[in-house]
Amino acid sequence: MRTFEEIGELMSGTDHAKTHTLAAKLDHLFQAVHPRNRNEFSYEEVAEAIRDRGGPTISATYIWQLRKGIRDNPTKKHLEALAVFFGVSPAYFFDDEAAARIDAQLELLTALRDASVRQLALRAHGLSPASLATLTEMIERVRQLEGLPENDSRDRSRAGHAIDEE
Amino acid sequence: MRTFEEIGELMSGTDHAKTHTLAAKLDHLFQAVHPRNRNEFSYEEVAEAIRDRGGPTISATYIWQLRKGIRDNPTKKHLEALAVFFGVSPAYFFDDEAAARIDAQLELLTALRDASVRQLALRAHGLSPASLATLTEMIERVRQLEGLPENDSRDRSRAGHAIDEE
DNA sequence: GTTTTCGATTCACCTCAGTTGACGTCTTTC
DNA sequence: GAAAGACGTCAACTGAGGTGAATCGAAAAC
Repeated sequence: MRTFEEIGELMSGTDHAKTHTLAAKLDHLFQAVHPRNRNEFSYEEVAEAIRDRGGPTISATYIWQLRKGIRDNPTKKHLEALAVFFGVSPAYFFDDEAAARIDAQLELLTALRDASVRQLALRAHGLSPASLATLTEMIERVRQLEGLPENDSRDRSRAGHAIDEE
Repeated sequence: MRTFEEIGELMSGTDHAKTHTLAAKLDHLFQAVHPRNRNEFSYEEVAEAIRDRGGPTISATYIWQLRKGIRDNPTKKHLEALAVFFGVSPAYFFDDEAAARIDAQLELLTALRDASVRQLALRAHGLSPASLATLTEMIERVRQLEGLPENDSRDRSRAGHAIDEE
């Protein structure tokens, strides 16, 4: 009964299996996409925002169920609405390759929410490639020291989504 | 109550409005995607093929309803299954930009189902750009004479879907 | 310490996505 | 030309998708 999803994964190259459930993806969006200085959106906020923008009605409870994996298999309209709200393509919920690409963008945006990281990025602009490489290397060492995960070298694409109101 | 779809269309650039319903897209897939020497797939065939490949159960009647526009708003699993069956990305049913791109590919594949067109394409290979341009121009004239629609210059991308069993 | 507020969770309920089965029509075959 | 088969269409029904109101918990406000 899983064969179809397997085909999808084969076609998109990746096959990390369990991480790519609807629930996991929605959860990721909640964590990655929210205004600066704020915690995640509440379910009620999301539901209300979708309704107010002229989207279909959707209950906070239902969004919670989707995130927890209690319900998977939402309808086209609800998928569309959630995708628009979080500023991603609906393909995010289907294609794992697209999801990975979009995740990379979201990661960058999340990082840039941190004021000091943003500052650092701005100051780094204009440095020679050699200097940048050295600095990157140094950062990697510090990350090791601080016990942070290693760079898994995802691709870096242009960001397309305004994450908040400055 | 249409605002959300409008947003989608704004984001994807196109706004041909009514042609881009789920029904229209499914209908287009039926017409564009089917084996050589054969008419369209029957609803029962599609339903059966999806079930046999390990997809979710889906009734022929329901596929018919979707195509006729009696039902829109199918669930994620059914959208996925239909997309896989017709060899397109699920994004086809959401994003109109993606739909247009995929349509161009399908158009090419449909054209190549015609044996003589395929023959013509093979013979054209290797000709100088100038000759090709002249020939294209000539074809365009003949199309006018035969009352066929003009070239609306869509983009031409790589084909990704095997349309039949040669 | 009590009250209030706000959000996550639970659960009973209802709507509509999706199925079933019957019917009409058009071929095909004997 | 009647019987059989294949397919599209239709309408009534079923159950999963989705909702609303009540409950629980934690943190803030009094």
